[in-house]
Amino acid sequence: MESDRDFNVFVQGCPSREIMQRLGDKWTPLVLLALAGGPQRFSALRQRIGSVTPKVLTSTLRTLERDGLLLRTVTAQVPVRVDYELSDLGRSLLGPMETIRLWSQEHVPSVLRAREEFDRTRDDATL
Amino acid sequence: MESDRDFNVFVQGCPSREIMQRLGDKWTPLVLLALAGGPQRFSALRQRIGSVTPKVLTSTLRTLERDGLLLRTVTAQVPVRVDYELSDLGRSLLGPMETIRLWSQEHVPSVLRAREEFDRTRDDATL
DNA sequence: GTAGCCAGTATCTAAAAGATACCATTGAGC
DNA sequence: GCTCAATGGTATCTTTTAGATACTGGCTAC
Repeated sequence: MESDRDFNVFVQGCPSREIMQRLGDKWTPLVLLALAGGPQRFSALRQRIGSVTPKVLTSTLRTLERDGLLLRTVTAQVPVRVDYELSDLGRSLLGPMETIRLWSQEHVPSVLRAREEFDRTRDDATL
Repeated sequence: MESDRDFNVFVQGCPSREIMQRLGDKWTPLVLLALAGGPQRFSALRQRIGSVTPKVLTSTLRTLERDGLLLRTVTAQVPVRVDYELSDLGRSLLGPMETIRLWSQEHVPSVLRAREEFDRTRDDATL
């Protein structure tokens, strides 16, 4: 049990803090979820995720690869083929990520309602 | 059940996508977790989270308030007292956030090992 | 030949985060 | 009565990150 006792996201400089902030990166959840169904090639990922630029997708993938969450396999063919797939470590995040995804999809109406309310009362306050 | 069928984080322009990306904001998980134990004042939050600048903390809190995840209460006293606390909606995220937090704390060694391995094989490739 | 696919990289600009200083109010200490 | 600190921030400036866009080279299908 090397866990709560050793690492704490509220301790500055603790690696777990940086790791959590990376999981909460703008594109990380989408990339992990996009790979849930199995290996994907770069351009397929790009298309599936949509609106992500190649530069940012590349750097997101590199970071996740470096952290051991996914594997990059290059097949020498014409043209070269590169596949990305989740590692065991990456797969262990699928559950939590799916939960976050479902929460986001289920609570859209609540959030939108809250925003309208907030903006409405703020407009009133513009006196 | 207004959920999977209506909203999808992989659809561009879908509000759920933006909401998920916001949950995966750099400071959002820490703020929500810091409020798990009950209301906190601005400066207490700032101290608990650490290394967050007041500007960024303010904007994070404002966004979460606007989205209905937390409540901001101003008490007119000297000096003015401002309390932040989770709303019901915000509390419904505590479970998932705690899961992500535990994952981050538990997998520090695996991630660090993966990084060393990656950097080592990359140094070798610098030929 | 030329148009396009593949997996990116290079360059430039815009947006976000971070560092730092500062504000008004007040009460406490000297 | 004057300095000091605490409150919850805002203003300004710099650095970092993300985004838009164009381009590469090797090939194949037209």
